[in-house]
Amino acid sequence: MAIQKITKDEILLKSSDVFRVKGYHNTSMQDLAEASGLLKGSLYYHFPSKEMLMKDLLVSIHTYLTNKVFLIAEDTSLTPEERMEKLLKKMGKLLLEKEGGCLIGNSILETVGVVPEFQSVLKVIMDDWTKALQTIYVTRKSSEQSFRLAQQTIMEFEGAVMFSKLYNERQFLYEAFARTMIKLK
Amino acid sequence: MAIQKITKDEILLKSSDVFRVKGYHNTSMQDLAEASGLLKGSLYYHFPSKEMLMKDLLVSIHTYLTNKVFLIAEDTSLTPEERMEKLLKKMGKLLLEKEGGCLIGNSILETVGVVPEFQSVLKVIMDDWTKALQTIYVTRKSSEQSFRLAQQTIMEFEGAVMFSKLYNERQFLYEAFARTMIKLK
DNA sequence: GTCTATATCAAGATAGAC
DNA sequence: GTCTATCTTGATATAGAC
Repeated sequence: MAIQKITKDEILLKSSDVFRVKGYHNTSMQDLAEASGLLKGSLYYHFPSKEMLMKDLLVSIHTYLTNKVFLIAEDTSLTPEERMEKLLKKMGKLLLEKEGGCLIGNSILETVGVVPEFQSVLKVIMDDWTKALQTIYVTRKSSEQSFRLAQQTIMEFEGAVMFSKLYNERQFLYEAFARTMIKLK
Repeated sequence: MAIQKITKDEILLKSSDVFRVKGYHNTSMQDLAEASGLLKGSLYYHFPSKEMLMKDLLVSIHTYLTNKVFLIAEDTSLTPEERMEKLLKKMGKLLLEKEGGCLIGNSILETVGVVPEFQSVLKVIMDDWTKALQTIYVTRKSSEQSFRLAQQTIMEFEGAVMFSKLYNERQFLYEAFARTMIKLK
């Protein structure tokens, strides 16, 4: 029994950076192995295929967001503005402000309709993200309007991330954050 | 000299559908050849590489948008509302409402930072799209505000296309169109 | 659990016949 | 201009040693 060089979760963490920057189809098992400090063949001890590795990654992102980020929306010890700001900051650090943009947004455009395995996880992430924002907006607006606002907010974020990537200029995302705070008023 | 089975432009047209639905890296020359009714090797008579084929496609899209769509914004025989509506309808048909979403948006997320050849064309398309919308907004708002509004409008469109793709529901895009008409007021 | 080695296949691309 | 045939590479994935 050889020494445990790296855990499954660590491989997923390293892989997420590669997928985000290079894209799903353009990333090889070779790339992922290098990022993890393993050799190509060793990855197949942890994951049966590149597709399952990616799916595990998406599920683990969903789990993390659910347990560590989205529940900020329900923290009644904070004002709605404070909740919104705290949630946006975390989403920024975890997903939106990273090099290569948003792994979730990238994956939606690249894989929906092409790799059916991923679609349901991607949907659930977006559903729960929407619900979290709705929970904050609903302190000030109707349930229906909050739902729409939540969706529009995420759309703006993803569009802003696209612009940030194209023009290599993070300001687009920060301005979208600022507009979101205004929408809450 | 054999019969001309297909022209360069026809290959680009067929290829755009494949790239949009399957993505750039996930599309093979085989796929493009099939879509064009040719065999793989024959494509290399028309284009030196897959990368150059894609670049030609992006340039031809930019040329078409410049000559047939963006100049609607300057048609002073129409009211700003009429110009906006006409331009949005055309952009919808050409780019946004298609199966697989928006080829330009897809390509930005998939290739910027990975295939440097494409970035400048993608930028110019977004620049000119922004300018066109700005030209319409500026009839009602300041130059600076029109520029911001134009950028935000496109971000919203791209975000809406992402949602439309994920949830297989075009309504997201149509609602973004409606919000754009309201912004002009 | 990670390594080395390898099987298998599909990709991008080229050469030459027609 | 398109075809057939082929080269070369790099990809996913597996087998077995350590």
